[in-house]
Amino acid sequence: MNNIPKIAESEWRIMKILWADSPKTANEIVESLKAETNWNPKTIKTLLNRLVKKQALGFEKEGRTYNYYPLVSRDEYARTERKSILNRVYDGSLKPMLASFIEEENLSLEEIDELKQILEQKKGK
Amino acid sequence: MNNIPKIAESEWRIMKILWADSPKTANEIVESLKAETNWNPKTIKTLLNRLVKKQALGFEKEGRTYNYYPLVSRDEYARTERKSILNRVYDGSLKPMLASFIEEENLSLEEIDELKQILEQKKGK
DNA sequence: TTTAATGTATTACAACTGTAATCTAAAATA
DNA sequence: TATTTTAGATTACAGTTGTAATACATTAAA
Repeated sequence: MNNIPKIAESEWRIMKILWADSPKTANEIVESLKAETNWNPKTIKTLLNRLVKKQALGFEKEGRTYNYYPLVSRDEYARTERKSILNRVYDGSLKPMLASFIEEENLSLEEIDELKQILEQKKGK
Repeated sequence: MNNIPKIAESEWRIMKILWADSPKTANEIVESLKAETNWNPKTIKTLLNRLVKKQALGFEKEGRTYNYYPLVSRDEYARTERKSILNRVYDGSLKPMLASFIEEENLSLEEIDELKQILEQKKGK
């Protein structure tokens, strides 16, 4: 039952909108995306259709407009993507990957402490 | 000069072989891949050609066989991929992503300590 | 030297992607 | 009611990817 459909780069933009807040109509999605992209509304309609076909989105009709909502959870996708980079790029070796992330990106002092906490807890179990 | 070509999923398999040890001939690569995949050698030749065309690989002729080697560094790619997942999936928020990685995957006690070290050093700078 | 094998190059072909334009039917408007 | 607008459905079209098969040229073998 774990036949989670692949979601392409541009489709992610749409999923993220709906994961943040759903259901939304196509036009609402178009509105939300105006800030981030300069896609033609037709393009967005196409992507919505594809996501429905892939069963990544569902919808309910309301008059002649549709209200779209995700059929797959963001967490599930995040997990898939994490696995993907870890195996593809780092051959499954977590520590080197985390080390690179930590070294290369920005973390506040608070975040650093929180992560240390999380590591510490991990140790417990 | 940062026009680093996109490398597809299956192409990664080849790049990894050559990042690990290069140069190699097509046949050596086919050999190396036998363990991991059941690709037809023709498929591997195709991928090599594509990677050359993309300028991800270079080669030197030796008789009528080619010796392939990477033109792009593994680190550079790793960085690109890290950026990609971070932005695509986590909207650029590093800490939540790291937290998920840490919670979901396996780390030895030593690795946990090493990561704590790295975090601690990060704090310094 | 004619023939077979082998390395690389070219071609194939469908699915997926990015990016729309056109078609169709229903709803809103004149 | 006739007409324009608009939502979604269908079609478009080139580039990428997965996965080879075929063609070509050179070397090795007969």
